Amino acid sequence: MVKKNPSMGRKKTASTKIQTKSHLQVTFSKRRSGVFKKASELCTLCGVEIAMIVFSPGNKVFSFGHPTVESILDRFLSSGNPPPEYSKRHDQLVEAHRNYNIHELNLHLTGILNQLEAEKKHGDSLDQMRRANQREYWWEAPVDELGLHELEQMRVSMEELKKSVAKKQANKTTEMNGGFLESKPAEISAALPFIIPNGYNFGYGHLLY
Amino acid sequence: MVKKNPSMGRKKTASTKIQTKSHLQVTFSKRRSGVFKKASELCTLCGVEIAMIVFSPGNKVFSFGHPTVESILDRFLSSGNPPPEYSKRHDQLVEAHRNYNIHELNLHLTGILNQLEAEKKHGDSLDQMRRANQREYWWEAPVDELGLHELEQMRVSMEELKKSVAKKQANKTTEMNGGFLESKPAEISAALPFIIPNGYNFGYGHLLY
DNA sequence: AGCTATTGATAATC
DNA sequence: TGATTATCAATAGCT
Repeated sequence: MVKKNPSMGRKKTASTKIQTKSHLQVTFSKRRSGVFKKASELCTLCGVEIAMIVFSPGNKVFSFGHPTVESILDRFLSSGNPPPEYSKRHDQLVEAHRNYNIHELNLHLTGILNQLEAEKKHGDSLDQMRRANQREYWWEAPVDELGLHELEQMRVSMEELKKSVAKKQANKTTEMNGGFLESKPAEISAALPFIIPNGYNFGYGHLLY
Repeated sequence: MVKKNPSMGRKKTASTKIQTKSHLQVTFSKRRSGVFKKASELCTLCGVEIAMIVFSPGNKVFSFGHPTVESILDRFLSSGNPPPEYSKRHDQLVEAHRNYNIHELNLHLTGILNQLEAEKKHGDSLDQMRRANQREYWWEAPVDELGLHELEQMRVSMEELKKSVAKKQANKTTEMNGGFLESKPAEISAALPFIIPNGYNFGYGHLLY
């Protein structure tokens, strides 16, 4: 750039109020737009919300707000509140105190959500077992996983089962032969009513709510 | 000024939001103080009143005001500059906004408590059934209520069961006699491992936080 | 308003 | 977080 006039250019910033009125108007106009530009840059660059209100020397109002002056003021007035000039620490303390209730609520909520998770897992596990029970009949369960007591009861139950089948057979006076283990399914079906075994197929889904 | 490092210094200003979080923090801090400084200069240089409110990326609030943020806001809100309805209903809006978060939190909490109740009931029902299932073994189920298909499967399973037990017995080469139905529980227990059925004893409490 | 010399602000770096 | 510095940006004083 060619030097055209050595007297041109910026001079050191004055630290006191400009007295010349016209000069003041010009400076205010320039600097005001400069500050607004800076604020705008800060908004877009950092993605923050800013509100700015300026009363001109002629008592006119200039405002800048992103996204909106009103939204910022609402947020400002409702969340922590007028942090005036004095102590920002004090204001932060006040803000923290104000938000304490919400914090406690959130803690409560977190705890309850944990409980909910636990209950859901509990329910899911039980559901899974229910499904497993529905899928395989009990007699398909691996024998290896039965304990002593279970096996003993199984033995007793089988004998009772045999008796029960024999009794049914006698009552119906069918052509079925005596031994259950040797009988044919079709013949058994004639003697025993077809009832889906309960104890594993509970309808419980509708018990809730 | 002595040139120490040509790589240092300012680069052209980006026009988009800074993505690097730490970088953003630094930039925000610097530029915020810069804007505040500009505003302050405008105040002293032109003798005007300015209020500025900034919400940081971390949602902290920074404010600047001369003579005071509150005075500027009062002046702004009461001078009819903002939408008239706004200043009239401002207090209500602020109050509503202040309570909105808590209200939503409470709604959320209520919903979650309902879910929790439901899950608890669900779990309780399943627990009850589990207890019922544990109390009575499947072989205590009434034979009369078994259907054809179930009975056929039962027959097959029993034969397999018999084989299984016999195999165990042979492997162990114990003194047990051959027939399962005639064997003693104590002898069976020697042949079959006692495995506590899992599926009910989950530890889920500590998985959550 | 436009221009330009200057000062001021600040991005990158340590 | 604070200091340093090379650059870039804002702007005072003119026109």
